[in-house]
Amino acid sequence: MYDDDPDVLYETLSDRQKAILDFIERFIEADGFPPTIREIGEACDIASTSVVNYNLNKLREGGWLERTAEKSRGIRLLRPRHAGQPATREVGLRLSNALNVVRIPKIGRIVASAPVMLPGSDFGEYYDPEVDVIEISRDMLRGVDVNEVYALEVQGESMIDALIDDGDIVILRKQQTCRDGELVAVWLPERGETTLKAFYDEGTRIRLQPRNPGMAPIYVHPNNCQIQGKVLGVMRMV
Amino acid sequence: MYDDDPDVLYETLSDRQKAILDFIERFIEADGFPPTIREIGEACDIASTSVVNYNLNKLREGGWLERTAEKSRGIRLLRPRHAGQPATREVGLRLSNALNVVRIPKIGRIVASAPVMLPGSDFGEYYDPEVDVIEISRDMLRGVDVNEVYALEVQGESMIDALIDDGDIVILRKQQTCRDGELVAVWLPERGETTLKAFYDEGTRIRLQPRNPGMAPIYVHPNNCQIQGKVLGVMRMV
DNA sequence: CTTGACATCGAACAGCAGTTCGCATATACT
DNA sequence: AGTATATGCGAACTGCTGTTCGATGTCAAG
Repeated sequence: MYDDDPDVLYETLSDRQKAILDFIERFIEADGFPPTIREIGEACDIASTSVVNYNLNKLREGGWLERTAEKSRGIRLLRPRHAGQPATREVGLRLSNALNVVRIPKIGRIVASAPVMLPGSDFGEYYDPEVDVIEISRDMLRGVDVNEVYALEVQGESMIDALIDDGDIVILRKQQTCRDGELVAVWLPERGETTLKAFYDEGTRIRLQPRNPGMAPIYVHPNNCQIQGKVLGVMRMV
Repeated sequence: MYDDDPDVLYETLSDRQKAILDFIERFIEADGFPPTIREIGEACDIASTSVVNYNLNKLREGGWLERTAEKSRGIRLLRPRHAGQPATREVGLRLSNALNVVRIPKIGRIVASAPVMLPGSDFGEYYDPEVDVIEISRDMLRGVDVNEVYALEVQGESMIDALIDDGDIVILRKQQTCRDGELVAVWLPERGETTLKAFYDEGTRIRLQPRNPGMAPIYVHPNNCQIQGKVLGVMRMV
């Protein structure tokens, strides 16, 4: 009776229901909270809120989502729409593969002073013109949580031997620890700057090693060295 | 100089603000969407919605969360309350415009045993399922026609001084000519292979220069050297 | 004591949001 | 044709939600 292949199940939905499901997923990923009935209606060209409500209940009956009655934005997505994904019902994992492309914020330049403090972004669908956003394929992250990823533009040639040049975009994952030799962005409170270096814990001090034979390492006290993220990748357009 | 330790920063918050932050996190985890101002107030024993609003704005100024103005449940948490995290403010991921993403085929490995065959003039709508597809932002191409772009995975370290390592993905534009010194993929009929080198026209011969001091250039007759594409960029995930 | 910054409270307002209901349309089946 | 089912529309209702404003209390600095 029931085919358990998510792809097949997904195809049994009406175009409208697919559009609703897709929109909800994109909306949650973009805004961090679920849309209202009317927001869904506008996005999917549905004139009446009752029709959105009707289709949401259909999707609920089909197990695609949950609703909290009489609460605004009370929608939770329950399972992926395409095959090859875990049919988990856990909260928090439901955003994967909304699109195969993720946007990560480029929050400043490294080795330039502190990363730029960004103004509040209450603009809804509009991008803050001062903030670069770079798009990469989700596959490139190889499972790393998108929300932990950000990007920096490299300034200087201190990591030239690690094949990271001035102007390159480095993609980082937020983390507070690392192993010796890994490339990390570190915040140095004493200097008021963030820098990209190879990290070595020498017990009483931290050695931050440039990957450039002409440059000397920086030594800092562990209390004055806060790891901000580890380098996941590099991008360069010549 | 201010202390940037988030644990310390967290301790500077008032008890009320800590309670609010904790409640929001628990609420989102439990219900899948953020709470309203009044829900926060009830949970944290705050009599007036304006007080909740006031403290939420304080938390926003401190970089703990983001708010979408005039939208119900428009709260996004930005960073955990404990353990060292970068004190940088994130940008919320915005509604994705899939049209800004282009798919380019990764058609093989360069400097590999098997010769690389380029697809026809248009890669078309279909992609061979065995061919990897790389998705990048259209912006990265800076105006170059998408249909002329493809990608190759680099094998070998012959371009190490050009900051291109084994395993990197190079993005190329199809073209048959180039200027001296540019990095190009060239098809060498005599050798039956495609290689990535710096191109120099020396009149009677073509010099294909590795960017690796330990490797000698390749000299070929102009008739046995067919330029396939010019390097536009490099991507690497470590 | 006065001042000002900070935090809180209560109340009100305008618009938002989920729900419900009557009615219309389309399709499949009898 | 007639009926049942599924889907869609518009309107209205009621409660919810973010915002704003004036007033009050606290406390440290001048």
